[in-house]
Amino acid sequence: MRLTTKGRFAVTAMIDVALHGTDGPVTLATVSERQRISLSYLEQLFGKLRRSGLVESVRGPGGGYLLARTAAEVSVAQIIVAVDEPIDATQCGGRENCLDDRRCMTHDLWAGLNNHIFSFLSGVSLAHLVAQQQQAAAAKLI
Amino acid sequence: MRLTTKGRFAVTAMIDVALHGTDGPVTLATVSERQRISLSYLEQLFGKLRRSGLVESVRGPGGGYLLARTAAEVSVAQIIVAVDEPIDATQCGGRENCLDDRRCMTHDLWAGLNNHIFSFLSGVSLAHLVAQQQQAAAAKLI
DNA sequence: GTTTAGTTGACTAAAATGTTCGGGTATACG
DNA sequence: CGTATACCCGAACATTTTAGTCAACTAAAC
Repeated sequence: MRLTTKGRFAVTAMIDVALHGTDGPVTLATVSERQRISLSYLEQLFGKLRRSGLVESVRGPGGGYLLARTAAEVSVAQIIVAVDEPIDATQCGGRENCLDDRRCMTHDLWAGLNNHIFSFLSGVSLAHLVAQQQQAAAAKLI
Repeated sequence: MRLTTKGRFAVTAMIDVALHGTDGPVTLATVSERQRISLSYLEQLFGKLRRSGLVESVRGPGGGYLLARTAAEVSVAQIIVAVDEPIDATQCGGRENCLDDRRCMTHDLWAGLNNHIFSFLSGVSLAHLVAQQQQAAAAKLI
């Protein structure tokens, strides 16, 4: 579970699709324009999102991307995992080649914190963020 | 609030200091050996941790680093913020040069999610991780 | 005054980030 | 049909970040 701009771009783009995909597929070109993310970068990200089963693609004119599930069923954690390949911060990479008798404090440690963060972000759905965004927009009008 | 190996190294090192700093300062050389992190990298990280007031340094023989506060008073969020300089995933950087009438959905969005993650990691203290680590170590002995 | 250990800055190799380019392939529509 | 649309794919690229190295310096203990 890494948390970088890459994952943020992916989440931002997914929210854009959630917001604008209510009546037909959303093209990456429009997402690119609205969110100021380069088209090719979006293509890379959505390739991963599609292979992870988070979005579905429609080819040809009028095509684009759609959420494969409802916004309530897509979590931030799923999006981030889909685009940010995992790294291990544990020198030993699961194997037990750490010296001394203390083997891989790091490993257990991050497994724990990872679980915390992961389950937290699993509880935050796209629908939640969309609602939050709409509330913020509404608040601005007052 | 970024979450990379850099921050993890910092947290790992801080836990090492918390565990071994009970009777006097801990040298970076020993942390480097135990955690397999290069000494110079640790020097860079602890420079930031010190300037952020999370650790105190003792120079000269017998010197090293000590927690500036108790382990219960140091949160994971503080450590990560100290070493991982913040980035903004918002093209506009707070200014309002986003075109169209929708200004910076990204900004509001990430401010919200950032707050969530930040307050979550603020609630996880070094002491908490140390306890978790010791529990895991104890479980292995059974 | 020598050793220990923090402090600092410059420099570097490797990886990740984000973009550009250049081509494909499926499909709607006239 | 043919053409435009838009997904699909991979390679090349500049830039930034990561992680580590090196060298010189300062404070303190003995």
